[in-house]
Amino acid sequence: MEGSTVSGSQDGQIALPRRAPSQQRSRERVERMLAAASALIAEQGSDAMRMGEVAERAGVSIGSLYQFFPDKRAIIWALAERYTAESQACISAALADVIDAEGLRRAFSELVDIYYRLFLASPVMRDIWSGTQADKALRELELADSRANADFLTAVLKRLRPAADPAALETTAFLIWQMGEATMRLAISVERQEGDDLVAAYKRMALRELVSE
Amino acid sequence: MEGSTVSGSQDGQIALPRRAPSQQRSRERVERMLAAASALIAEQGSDAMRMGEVAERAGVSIGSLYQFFPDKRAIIWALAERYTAESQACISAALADVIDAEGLRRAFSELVDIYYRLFLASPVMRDIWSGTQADKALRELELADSRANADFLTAVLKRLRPAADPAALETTAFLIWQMGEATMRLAISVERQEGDDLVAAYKRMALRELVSE
DNA sequence: TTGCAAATGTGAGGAAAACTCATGTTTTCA
DNA sequence: TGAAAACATGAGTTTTCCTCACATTTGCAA
Repeated sequence: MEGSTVSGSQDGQIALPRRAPSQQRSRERVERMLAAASALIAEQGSDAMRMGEVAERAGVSIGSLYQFFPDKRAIIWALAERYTAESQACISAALADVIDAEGLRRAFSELVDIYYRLFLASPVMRDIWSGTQADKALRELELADSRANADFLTAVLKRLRPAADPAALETTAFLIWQMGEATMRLAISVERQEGDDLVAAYKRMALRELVSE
Repeated sequence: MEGSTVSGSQDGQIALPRRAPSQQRSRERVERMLAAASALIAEQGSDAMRMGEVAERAGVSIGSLYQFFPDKRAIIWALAERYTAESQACISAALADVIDAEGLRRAFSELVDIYYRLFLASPVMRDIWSGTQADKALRELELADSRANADFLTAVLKRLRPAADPAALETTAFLIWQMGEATMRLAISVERQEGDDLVAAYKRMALRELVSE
């Protein structure tokens, strides 16, 4: 997924693909563009991020920016894709070797904490996933990511409850995961104390659903 | 709340307030503007809604539009405000006379169904609440609305469980309500069947939290 | 090495849409 | 009835995204 700077779709239209950097030089420049975008998003949010500013800060021309990214959304999408790849690896690892209810309880609890800290600490991630709903490509990326993550959870549940209806387990896992993401978004947009309480309440609610039933 | 076309804030800045219509003529024109905006959002989504198109369809000039709405977001905000006012009345009524667990179960279940149908049926509402996260003023309106709605739920819970910690009940009610909204947004963005399943799963999960504990 | 094609780089300028403002018209009301 | 306040107008300004014609650099085969 490293070289895939071809962007996603927008408004249901597939954006024109752009050249992927093939030379060392251009690969480094693309990195600089992404770093610049990331910094600007952290400072002012992706909405206020200006393409001209990204180019200037990356030390490239506006034309070069558009050489590798078909539009503004594609830059944000590329950053989002990196985050999802990272977090999926982390989640997969955390849930892979869960074999009993107690293990699930511990792994899930830790996972929620890690995610929450990640959200609190990374303004870029916060910003990107806030805007998720408004952008079709991002929404789809997030949905795909969420499904993938939920699948790890589904696998655990199927292991723990072989008798249960698999489709129901899938629905449950997906819903719990989505609710987790919603809770995170909510938690970071309110006072810190209330956010903590909400995350704790979510954890309790989710665990009740996951380990008993 | 009828004459408050003064808009909310954006990006943390308070938008310049505009004149509220005081004459019959202008009140009718503002209605036409809102109706035109609503129709355009239903057709193409709020992102694709053009101010010029709103003005044209309302039969007014672009200048008149900006006479009463400081910016594009203010129009969307005004529509959102109407929806929240309507739905709050409905929710309040549904939960007002719940006196036992069984009553809560029935009222809540019905409420979720009504909300889901509303989301499915109203493209404008769908669109507006989808974009919620990206717009600060809308997010705040939604948060305030959600808190108000959760308060009705809190009141019921306090009645049913006088011994429980009030703060915990508030957190639970707020979280359940927010999760409900998140579930709705999710449900309408996937296949109909899966959406139904997700809403059903949410209902079950929420009720378990609400009536037992 | 040379030379050419592909890849990369550039920034002035086109395009689209939000929003302003100087000016004109209608309503209100003392 | 007349003046002030409210309302209406739309050409024009601004802002931002993005394109494109042309220049430069790199990879590589002869």
